[in-house]
Amino acid sequence: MGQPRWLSEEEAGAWRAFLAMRHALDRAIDRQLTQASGLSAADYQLLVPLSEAPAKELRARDLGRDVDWERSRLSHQIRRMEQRGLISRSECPTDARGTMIALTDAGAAAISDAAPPHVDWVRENFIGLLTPAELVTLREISERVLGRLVAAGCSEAVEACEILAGECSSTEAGQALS
Amino acid sequence: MGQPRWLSEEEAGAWRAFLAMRHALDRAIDRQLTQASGLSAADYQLLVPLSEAPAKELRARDLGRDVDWERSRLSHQIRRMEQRGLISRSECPTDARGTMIALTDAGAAAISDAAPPHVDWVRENFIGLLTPAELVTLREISERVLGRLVAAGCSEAVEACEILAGECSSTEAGQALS
DNA sequence: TAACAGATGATGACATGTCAACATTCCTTT
DNA sequence: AAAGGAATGTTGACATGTCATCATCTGTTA
Repeated sequence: MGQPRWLSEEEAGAWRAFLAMRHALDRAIDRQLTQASGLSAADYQLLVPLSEAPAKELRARDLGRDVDWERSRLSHQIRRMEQRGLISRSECPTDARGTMIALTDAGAAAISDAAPPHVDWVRENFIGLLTPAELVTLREISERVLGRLVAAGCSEAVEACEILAGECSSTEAGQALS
Repeated sequence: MGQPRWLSEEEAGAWRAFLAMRHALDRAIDRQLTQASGLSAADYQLLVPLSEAPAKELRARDLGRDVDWERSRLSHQIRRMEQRGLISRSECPTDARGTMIALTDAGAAAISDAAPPHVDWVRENFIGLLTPAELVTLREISERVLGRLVAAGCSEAVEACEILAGECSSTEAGQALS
């Protein structure tokens, strides 16, 4: 052990503050969404790429890549959202293994209603509190850590990196994926 | 609406990168803990303050304040950890409503084993990737956002702020609460 | 003291997330 | 064409987290 084993006071303080902020932010986002629109954060995350898709429809595989979720997690969430009428499932015409996930009218209405207040909330309680320089730093930190996790073998994060490298969404809902 | 409604490209990019990093980091931390020690992140979070407590024992109320958890979440987790022999419950001698949570020998051994590799992991995959200036910025950002969430009425975050204001833990496990 | 609000912890119902299977289908290689 | 491996989606078991509710107890107030 050539390097010091413990975290310095600055390191520990930053780590603790980050963890506490992350925890509080998660909960606050979920509450804002639920109370304002009846959608969970998980619902919102899936509805955004679906609402941006050409025919309001995506193959489950592609939807999963968009949001960087595991297959089983996606499958469970799809089943629950289908039961609530937000999305519908159909067979994939080009691959018998596939499943097409389509936004229902109710789902489209839900995401349209939910997105503006959510974006406003994110601006007011997070993005708007950071200076332009801090925004740059946050992005650099995030991408560096993400890159490290990929290098360390967390394969799921590969997709997230690819998504970050792509162009940003121009739709309202896509501006704050929660 | 005097201000622009949408997020700028810089804002959206930082927000997306942050969300993706948070997601990947959460999963990676949980896997590292589980694989290295058999403890979940939830287990670890509760075992740290217990291992630091004077008699390896805390009242459930105080434990909940330490980690900033809701009562029901804490109660469920305590029940699960008791079933696995990591902690034990007894009556509080000074308040008949209370429950004392004590670390068992198995629990003490588990946290002792889990903490060093966890701290190493956090240093290697997060803290160590940031410059001193970035660490300061991260802490400032986190505390500012946390303060905003408190002001907005997220009462749970009040405790987190008080914890951040207090002195940092000097124990090994406490250096990386996960 | 009696009443009552607040604090504390537990519980059941439910939503979410992970893991280990499994069945089906596709694709490459022989 | 046949075989074998990879991809895709689903499911069941289980762990985790939230909410509403309940029972009990404490402390305060009339």
